[in-house]
Amino acid sequence: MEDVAREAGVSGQTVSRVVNDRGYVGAATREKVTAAMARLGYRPNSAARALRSGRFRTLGVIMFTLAPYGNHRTLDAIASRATEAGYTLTLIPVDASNRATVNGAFSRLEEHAVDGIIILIEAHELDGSEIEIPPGMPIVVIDSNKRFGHPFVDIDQAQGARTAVEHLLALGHETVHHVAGPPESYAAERRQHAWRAVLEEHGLPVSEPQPGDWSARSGYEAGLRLAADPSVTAVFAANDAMAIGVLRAFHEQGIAVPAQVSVVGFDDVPDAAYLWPPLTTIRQSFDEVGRRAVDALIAELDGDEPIDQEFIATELIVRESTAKKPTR
Amino acid sequence: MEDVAREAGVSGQTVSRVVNDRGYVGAATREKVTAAMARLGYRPNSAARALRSGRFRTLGVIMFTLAPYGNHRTLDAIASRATEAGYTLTLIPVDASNRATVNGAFSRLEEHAVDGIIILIEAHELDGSEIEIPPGMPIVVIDSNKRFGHPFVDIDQAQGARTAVEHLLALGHETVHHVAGPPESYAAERRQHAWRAVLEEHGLPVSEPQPGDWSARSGYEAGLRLAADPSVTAVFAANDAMAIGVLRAFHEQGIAVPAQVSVVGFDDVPDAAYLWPPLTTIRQSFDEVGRRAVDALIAELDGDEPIDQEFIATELIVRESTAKKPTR
DNA sequence: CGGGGATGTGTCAACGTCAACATATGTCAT
DNA sequence: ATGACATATGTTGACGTTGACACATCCCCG
Repeated sequence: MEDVAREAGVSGQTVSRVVNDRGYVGAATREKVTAAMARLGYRPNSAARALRSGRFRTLGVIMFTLAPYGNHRTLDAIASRATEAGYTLTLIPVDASNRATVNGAFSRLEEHAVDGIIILIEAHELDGSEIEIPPGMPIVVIDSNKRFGHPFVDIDQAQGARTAVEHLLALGHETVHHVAGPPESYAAERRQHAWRAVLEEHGLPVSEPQPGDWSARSGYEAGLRLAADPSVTAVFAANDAMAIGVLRAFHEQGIAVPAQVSVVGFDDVPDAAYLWPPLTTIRQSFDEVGRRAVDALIAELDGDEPIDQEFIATELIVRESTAKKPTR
Repeated sequence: MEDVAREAGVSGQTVSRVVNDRGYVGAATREKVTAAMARLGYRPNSAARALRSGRFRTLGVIMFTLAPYGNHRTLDAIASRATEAGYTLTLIPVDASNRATVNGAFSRLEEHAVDGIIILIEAHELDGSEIEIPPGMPIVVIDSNKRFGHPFVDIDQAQGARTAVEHLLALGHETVHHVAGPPESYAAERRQHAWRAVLEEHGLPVSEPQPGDWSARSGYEAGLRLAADPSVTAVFAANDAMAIGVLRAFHEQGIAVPAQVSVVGFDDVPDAAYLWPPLTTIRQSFDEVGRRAVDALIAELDGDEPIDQEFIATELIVRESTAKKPTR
């Protein structure tokens, strides 16, 4: 900066003013400084800036893994929005297998330069643990609930699951079987809860949900069990990967979808429309989730009225894996 | 730090020595300082550190989107490895539609605090553009070729594609049709090139490759065209998503896989094993790619002998979408 | 035509850390 | 006993930036 100042024949402070577009600077002076900056290839040093200002213009994201469709889609959206808002993103992966690591992640985040944190973790994982959140560190959680004590943004899981089940019911099915997500996920819990609630409201029998873990493998295994029960005509899987597994199990057992059994997923992964049969599913707006999470966090940073919680609506996408209840 | 020093009755420098485990510190003193740090909840300020040392212990990743399977898997691996090595990751998404943005991304990266950059972009996109890479900034590219002038790490695309095609040939197919990836991808280019080379080596007819763009939709459209040609008995799709589309097209047209046509993909996405039929594909070790890229970059940072290029081997996973050539 | 405000620019100090240097004590081989 | 060297701790200054403050002009209004 000093070099630029010398080159332009002004003081360092004036250079700073030009760079930050703050305060009064004469047009001619601004010109000179801009030219000098270009000539010297000057770039402000962010470390010094952060040191001086105490703000990093950086958001941290804590996550276990990018593998689930929702996670990387959400991260993508967070990244876009953060960039748009002039923030950089710092990624801190934590090892899901070890609870203690979560603390490590927070510590490191604090050590590193972030102004706020977005937590992209099945929040159950956090509940019990004695996480040391840096005091005063703004936080927004994705996939959480009130208990965690931080603002959160999430898909409206209940509404999505409800829509899926009601769609099947409207097709005349006498009940809907469920392939559930893992118990440590609030999303899974909420979807299961809504599924049960809809059936109960209609006075319909509620079968034991099939346990799953989001993976196609677990869906396949659940599908094999469901295939063995001839009374099954409608299945709501808590995500698309498990629905894919269910589809395979039915194919393998010679059960036609949707002729004999209807299947609904949740996510609307890009391939869902190109499965055989194309999968009816619940589309989630991960873009919206990511965007809102960033906005909420930045609002908190700026001292604006913080949001408390926010639910993003879902949309039923009807494809060819669902049909009127057949006589099986 | 001053507070800690006072609390422990030592100088700031001694605190620094304890924190960094550098130089001589008496056991008793170390004890006192550690205790004081814990009591006061002291964390070193990374901005000041970076300002002082000129290093940020941060790696930047430039990418367009996380959507393709390989990208988020690789990013996941990069993140793990970087964390392991004590580096933080900074994410800079760029808008693929606008070439100019790429420059913006680099600028911002330079402004921000990174010691080196991993480029996770279809490198063709970069080739022509007048990208201003900060002079002296260490770079590692994933998915590139020599032309780009930087070290790179990549899947051994040629070997993978070759294996896929040879597998089909070994099953007795008289030629193999190809659904190609988009022209701006080196990966796609190399897979196509290897496919062609194998056929030519065997003196077999080479059909026009079907254009695709990695999406299941493009695979579906290509599949529809292939389905119309009764001479087609073997298809090599340049990725799994397109293979999924091909599978759907064949199902829809009443062509049995693998009874009438064999299909091979590339990626081994998690769901590939649970498609119907389970997909024969080429497994890529994204973990390895991410790991090597980080290692290469850190080596460069440390002034070690830089790598030039590195290819990661792939593995053929035979499932049920391929079978001996039938009489169709 | 005097003074108050808007405009334009410079000086200085401080953010938290650590390398370099200075100092001090103790140990050991000669 | 003497110096050479290892061990242990403190002092100082600089990294690059910007907020606070000071000091000029200049213009407009009463």
